[in-house]
Amino acid sequence: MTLTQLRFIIAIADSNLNITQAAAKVHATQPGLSKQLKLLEDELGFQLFTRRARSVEAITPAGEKVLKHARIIVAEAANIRAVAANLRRDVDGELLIATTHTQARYVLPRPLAALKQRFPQVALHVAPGGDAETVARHERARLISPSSAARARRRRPI
Amino acid sequence: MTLTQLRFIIAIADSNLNITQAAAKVHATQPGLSKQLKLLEDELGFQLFTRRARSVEAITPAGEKVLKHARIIVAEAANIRAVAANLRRDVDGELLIATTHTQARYVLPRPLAALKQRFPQVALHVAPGGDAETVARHERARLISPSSAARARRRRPI
DNA sequence: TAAAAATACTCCATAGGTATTTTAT
DNA sequence: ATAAAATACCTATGGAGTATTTTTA
Repeated sequence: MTLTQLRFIIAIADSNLNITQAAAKVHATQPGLSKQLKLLEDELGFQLFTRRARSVEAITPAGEKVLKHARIIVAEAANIRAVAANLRRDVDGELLIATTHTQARYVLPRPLAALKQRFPQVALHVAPGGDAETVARHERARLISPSSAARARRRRPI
Repeated sequence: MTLTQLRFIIAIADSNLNITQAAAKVHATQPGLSKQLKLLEDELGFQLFTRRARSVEAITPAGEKVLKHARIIVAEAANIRAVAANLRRDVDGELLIATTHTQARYVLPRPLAALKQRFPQVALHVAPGGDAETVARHERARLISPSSAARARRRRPI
């Protein structure tokens, strides 16, 4: 069992049980996923997905259980990478907080100071305002800057 | 980042920061652990443990965070293997025990509790009754479900 | 035919081992 | 002198790719 195998079966489950499609999603090849799936099934001793001729038909009950755990594992692995990214101060972008005047004045200042301290690269915007105004702002907002999106793409896949 | 690396750093943290000792615990070699630790630290971009000359001194704060997630991951991986182990023992299915009242009351409870503990997926039915009734029940019963029998046939030997 | 999974094969990376070196008790 | 980690080096495994085959719709 490897993290990669778990990522793969999650991708398959999340791609309408289409391995080819799942392979694209995780930037790998269809034979690669087929093989790893088979290896994992061999190791566990049962099928995660039922097959109908040359296609994946459904997730087995056991497969569902495994997938639950797999999702947690992959999420936690992402958390570890997030810890690492934070430490490397490899976090930038913009954060727009549109909120009421009361929150802005009495609640937010302290946590925001901490945030600013920890992620100096994040441009922080606080926009006090009323409800309608607030929603409108959010609708216009780009929460992830083009530069950080570009960097994310450049980065190695999980 | 691999499951093995996470297992290794947990072993180190749980062995008084003694890599040699940790290696024994996970049935691997000291250089193996040293290397994987280094690789993981390189990938994450920071040290998980501080070193003092040729010995491991302490866990870094970042290391503590990583270890928290790592423990969850390893535990969940163990859960997946537990699911597999249970399935391989064919724990799904039904067990019908038709027996006399005396057995049901005085002999069976303890072993059945143990069984229930070990194979929670087994639906357990105890049917106290007289002799004729008992035989009739057994004749109607399917002790092994078709699905689990099929799986057993498909399985490769240990 | 088209589309999808499985299989065959090939190659390169690397996991993990042994042997050795370095360093602090 | 001991014990521990790091380093160097080597080998076998296997991960992931390309090409191909099989199978159904």
